[in-house]
Amino acid sequence: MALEHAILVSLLEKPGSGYELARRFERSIGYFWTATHQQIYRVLKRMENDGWVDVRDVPQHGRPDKREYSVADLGRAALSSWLRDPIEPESVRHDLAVKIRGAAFDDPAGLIREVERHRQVHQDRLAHYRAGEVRDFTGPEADPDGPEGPEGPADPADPHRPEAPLDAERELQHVVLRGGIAYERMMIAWLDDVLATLARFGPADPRTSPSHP
Amino acid sequence: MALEHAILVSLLEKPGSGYELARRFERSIGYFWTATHQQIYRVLKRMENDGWVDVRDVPQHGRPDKREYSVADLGRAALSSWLRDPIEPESVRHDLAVKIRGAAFDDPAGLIREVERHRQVHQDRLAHYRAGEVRDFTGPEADPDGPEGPEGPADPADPHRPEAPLDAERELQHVVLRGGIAYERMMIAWLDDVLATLARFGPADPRTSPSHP
DNA sequence: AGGGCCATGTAATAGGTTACATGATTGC
DNA sequence: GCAATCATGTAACCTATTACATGGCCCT
Repeated sequence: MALEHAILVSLLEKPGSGYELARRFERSIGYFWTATHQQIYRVLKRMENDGWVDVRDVPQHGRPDKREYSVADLGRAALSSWLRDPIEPESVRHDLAVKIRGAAFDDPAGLIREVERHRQVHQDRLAHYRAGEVRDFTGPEADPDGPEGPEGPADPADPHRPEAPLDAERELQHVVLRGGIAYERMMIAWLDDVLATLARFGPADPRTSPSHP
Repeated sequence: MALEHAILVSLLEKPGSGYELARRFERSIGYFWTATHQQIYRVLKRMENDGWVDVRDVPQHGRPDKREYSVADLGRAALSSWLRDPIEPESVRHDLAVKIRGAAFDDPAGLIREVERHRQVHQDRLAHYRAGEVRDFTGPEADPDGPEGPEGPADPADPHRPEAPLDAERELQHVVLRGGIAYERMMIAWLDDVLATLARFGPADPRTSPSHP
């Protein structure tokens, strides 16, 4: 439903090819919206047919040509209209929670390894987010209109941009990133709670040491 | 992917009809896994064909008969096997985050209402979870907003009871519920952050004129 | 008389995943 | 020579959503 809108936002932040979009969906955007390259190419084609995006062939040396997409007026209008549409707060789908409740009927302690693995993934994501925050937003709390470093993530492609006292694009990217950080921290704390709970059942698994950084 | 497993867990917790399952997916299970009745009936039929569940016709007076499902041995084995399969920690799909980043190119302040609406939904869910916790899990866990640290809840059972029942089903339901509570608290705090950030931008973005088809 | 709940489904469509396919360049 | 990265796609399949459909009971 919203993949096309996620693509519009990404292309507004910076135009790019389907391949590049696919990469971004493994990085920044991908942390709150996933998509494979197959899906992206399919949707991009539809968006092109609908006049939401413009295409430009970019020849490259040593590499295949790429088709660089940018947002057209119709796409901007579509995004604008979607932003005005209220959406339902979605309930998350949480396989792991199903597993945890299911473990009551099988082997609770057998799930410890899996939960630890998940914990590690969230720990890694948190570290990655934090690194990105320090890199792009100069520390945990961004200081308003601080003189920026070499080059921020500001887009070079938006010609009609006034000198803004407050950079909305940057600030809003930051608040979304802070959401990711809060989410990962919550998950790590909760998974610790889960591990403590699981440890109270079944024959103790001698494999693991419960120490975590 | 895991709907059938969610159904198995729910049926193990208590046998029931497709309709009843659909209700549960609006309540307890539904908080971490959603499904409509259409989907449930379709999957139940497949599970019946595969011998994962047994069916029993239950005549009722004043109401239509219902087909009550319960988990068969094959279903139990399937669940057991799924529990042993590692799953990838899933990235959440977060429409609202897309909207927030998209708002930079339209009208940041125009999103405030929507974010407030979402905040209210999460507030309501939190209240609902907390009520359920107090009702079903004894312990009024005194500190609201307290850090949900690795030490977990004060064990309501006991320090000195040798034959403590340690009801896995109950404890694991509780830890999942605590996850829901932690999630909602995090969301509320983050949405406050989002609102504070959005409020720093004017009533309209000078780049776009929100006159619109 | 009408709305809401119980109870079960079918059909069409949209959205997403997996597997398959191609072909050039760079680096080991 | 082989693998990885860049770059774009097709086809088959599975999952999920939306709309449509039925019918009786209970309450106001």
